[in-house]
Amino acid sequence: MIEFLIPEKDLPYDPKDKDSVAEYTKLLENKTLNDFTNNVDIENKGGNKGKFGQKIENIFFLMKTNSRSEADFPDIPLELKTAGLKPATPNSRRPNISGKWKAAQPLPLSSINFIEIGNEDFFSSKFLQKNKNLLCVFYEYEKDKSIYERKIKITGIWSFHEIPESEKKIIMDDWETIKSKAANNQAHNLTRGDGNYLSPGPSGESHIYTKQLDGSKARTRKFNFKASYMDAVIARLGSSNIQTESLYKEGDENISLSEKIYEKFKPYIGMKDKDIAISLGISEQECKQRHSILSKNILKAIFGVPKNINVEEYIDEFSKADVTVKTVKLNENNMPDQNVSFPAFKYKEIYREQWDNSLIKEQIDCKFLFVFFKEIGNECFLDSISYWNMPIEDLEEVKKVWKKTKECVKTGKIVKEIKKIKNGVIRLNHFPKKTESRIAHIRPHGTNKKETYDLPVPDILTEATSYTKQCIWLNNNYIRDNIYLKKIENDI
DNA sequence: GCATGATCATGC
DNA sequence: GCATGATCATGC
Repeated sequence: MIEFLIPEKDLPYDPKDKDSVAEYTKLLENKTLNDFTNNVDIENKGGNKGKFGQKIENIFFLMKTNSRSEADFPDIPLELKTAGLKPATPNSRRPNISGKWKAAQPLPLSSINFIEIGNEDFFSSKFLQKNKNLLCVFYEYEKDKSIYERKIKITGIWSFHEIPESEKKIIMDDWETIKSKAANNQAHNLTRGDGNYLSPGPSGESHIYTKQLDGSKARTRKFNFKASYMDAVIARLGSSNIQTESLYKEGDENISLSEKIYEKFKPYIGMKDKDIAISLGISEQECKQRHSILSKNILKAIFGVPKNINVEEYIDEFSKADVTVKTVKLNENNMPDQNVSFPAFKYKEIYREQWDNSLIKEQIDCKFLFVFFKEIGNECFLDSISYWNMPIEDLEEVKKVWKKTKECVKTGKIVKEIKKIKNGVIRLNHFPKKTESRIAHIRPHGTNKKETYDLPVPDILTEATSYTKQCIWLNNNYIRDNIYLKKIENDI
């Protein structure tokens, strides 16, 4: 039972009626809690993270606080969720072309019980019971604002039963992936990348562990909606013009996302790069990234995507699942010609970030669509594709690379040696080398060495306050052994 | 041949 | 101008 601060019949909304609650919640938009109360208690900064939601229940919904485990509005049932928004900026990693706002964080849902989930069925699962209807209150995230000053921007209800069939299917498949790992005593191997929209996010401090089926321990995790999925929810509830198109057509919702992607590429597999260009009606290019341009054009051809739009954002499922498309050219021995690069990191940011919120983790711990071309003699074919995410033990290895990089930046140990060569000098650095990790390394990434980012600590050797832009690179041999060849094994 | 630093072309 | 997705060039 919910207890209210005033008699239930006097409430300004009906707590048993979904539409009434949704309509009443709209009154929060463009307001702060200060607009509803004069009685501001002093906020315990960094304290109870759920406090904002609690205050909305008290002040706005006139509910008493209690610690019941049932839904906030048990008769509907409806669960109140508050979450921060950041402005969508065109150059960010997730620009959210469909809306003005994007999610500041993934949305934490209920905890994952590694022992019980194995016996559950999705439709009667605790996950669905708890999260089938979410009352979303999204506010503008500003670091130093108290909870009473948070500007609420978008509200609305997300209901599992009201989302498109293909979206339900993808969430159900994600839940099944998590269930299957837990049921096979693999809960310790769960990562964010295991989910497309629904992912098993870490919960609590990094040293908090929970028992799994065989008694061994695994990092405590919660179901999360990925921030990329939340971007789409935010756009939808904020009534933005949705500028995306789905890979799915009505009636084919029973196909998994990875199968759907394969289906789209299948007609091109085995074709010569030149013939793909002809069949897509695009002129052949000679630049370095010509095969990447081909991959993106294959995706664009599926929909007739507008020319200047990023396909990773325009394809609905790619944008919600945060898919990165990487095109790799293999030689006859299945070895990628090159290592795989990512956008450069900023020294001032790596200096202050933690692993869990780092750019490098965000770049690596996501879903990848690898498009493999293979060069045999003078000809280059579209060999295969792989929808892939990095396993946890490899992520731990990438974490070491990140940590060492951060250490270099923090201590100002950047330049190792300025070495004379034939036509001038090269500057050797202390960043993690390819020889130090089987997975990834740090190397320059810019138009030229003059393109730099500022250093938070001047370089000890040269006293320079900026340095050539760098990024993380996935080693080509790692790609061959762990992505390309493993995919072949799975096909057999 | 490979690791590492440097750079190129595209497109917004 | 610069971010991005790549390849090139040099020296060991």
